[in-house]
Amino acid sequence: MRVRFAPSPTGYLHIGGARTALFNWLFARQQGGQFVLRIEDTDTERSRPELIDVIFRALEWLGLEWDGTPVHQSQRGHLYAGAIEKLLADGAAYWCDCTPDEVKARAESRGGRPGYDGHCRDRGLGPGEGHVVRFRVPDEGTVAFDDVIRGRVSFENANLEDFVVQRSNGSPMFHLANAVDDADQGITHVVRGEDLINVTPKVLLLRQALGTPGELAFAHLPLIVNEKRQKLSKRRDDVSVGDYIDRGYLPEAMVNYLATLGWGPPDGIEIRPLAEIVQLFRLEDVNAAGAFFDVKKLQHFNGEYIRDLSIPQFVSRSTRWLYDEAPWAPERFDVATFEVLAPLVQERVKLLSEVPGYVDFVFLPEPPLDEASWEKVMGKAPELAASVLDHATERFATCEWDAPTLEVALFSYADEHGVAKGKVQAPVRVATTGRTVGPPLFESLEVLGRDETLRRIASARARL
RNA sequence: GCCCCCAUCGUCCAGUGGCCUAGGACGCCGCCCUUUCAAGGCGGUAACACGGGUUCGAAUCCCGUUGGGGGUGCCA
Repeated sequence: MRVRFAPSPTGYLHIGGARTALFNWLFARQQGGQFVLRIEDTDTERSRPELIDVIFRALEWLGLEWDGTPVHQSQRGHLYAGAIEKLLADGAAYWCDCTPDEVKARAESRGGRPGYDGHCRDRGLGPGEGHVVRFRVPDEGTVAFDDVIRGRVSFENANLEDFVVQRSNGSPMFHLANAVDDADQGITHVVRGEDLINVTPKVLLLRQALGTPGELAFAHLPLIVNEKRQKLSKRRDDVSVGDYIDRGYLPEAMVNYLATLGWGPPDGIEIRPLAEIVQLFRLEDVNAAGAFFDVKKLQHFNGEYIRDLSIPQFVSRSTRWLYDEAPWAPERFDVATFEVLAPLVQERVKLLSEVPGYVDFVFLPEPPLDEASWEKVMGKAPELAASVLDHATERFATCEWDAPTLEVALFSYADEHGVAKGKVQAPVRVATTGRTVGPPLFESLEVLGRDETLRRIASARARL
């Protein structure tokens, strides 16, 4: 059994494509079959060759290894030309010189029914400037197929127009290339988005006319939709896989989440290793209804996967945000220091891109200035803040410099003055880290060091 | 307009004629834990679109209605 993922390099890999690739991959691995790639770049106008590699890298990031060498349709023109020649010779296709405008105008005068009217069917035209080749769709009969997910689906030939199989510039249309390649590559199952379900009868008709032996099974996956329940669009929706990589999503979280869109494991355990999903996955159990791409849930998955990392893994996965995209000067960063805080940061972030925000106060010469935090704590209760900072200054000056000791030292204030610990830690937190939220305070101070901590407290005290 | 597909909590998934006073997860709300924020624990909120059948019995089968989506290109 062999499946294929056939992206068109007209854009980066998006969430929908990633899901299609994943389900093909899962099905292939589950069945012990092959998962091959095919680049559908027959439209020379729109294809952007440089995007092919972007798509490959995204697939690699997701961990969806493919079998064999990817096939590029742009390099197989002779195969399609041969197929078109055969169709023409058999009378299954014919030349047409109607311009799109003429087709449209006639459709309108007929009463709004769009589509080609068969104008050139029997005109006996040959090749020529501006001539396309159209497939002659039988006037009667039906094309039907059994969809693994949807059951029997059928179309009346009468509702199909004579579609173009070869453009006027000589390049083949994707239906044609599809029919030829699926046969040539020995594809047994076509697993793709539901948005392509209506091209299936055309491909089937083509296979029939071409005399392609064997059966092709189809499975049309439910579309992934946005909050308005519309098909995800590159224009209006946030769907670039690359963007998710940049935001600090883990590929295992992305792949795991994607697997739950349109499918669910029988035991209900959603977050689990890909290897288990491969075992449990059943194409026939995939839902037929569209699924909403819920970033909140994706984030939850991501958080789970991040917390599941070992510290070395967490550190290495965060590399990019610790060096290249860090808000601090590279020379101020110190991995050993980061590693101390890492476990505390790890259980607080949902995205790796959030990591710098939890430790920047250590590597920046001054605590980041967050006005809202300052106002909330220092602005609202300046007397308490001053009193707490003075207390901290005094106790921190001489005590042992470790988290437990620092905690006792600072919270003695809480006992002495009958103030809640939360109120006591706040001014010190804002003074030293700049924000009201962050990793546990005393571990943070331990890393910051006595001198810097006292300096920052003094600086904040002076600002009150 | 025409063609095709779809229809269980706000969302994702389970449920394949009786185990359903419909289960899990995300989200949301509350409580606990707690130096902030998280994480974790406990609890709660919330759905079978509607109408007909079939059947002793329907979320599950059939038909219709409504609603939603996709397609309708010399894009894929």
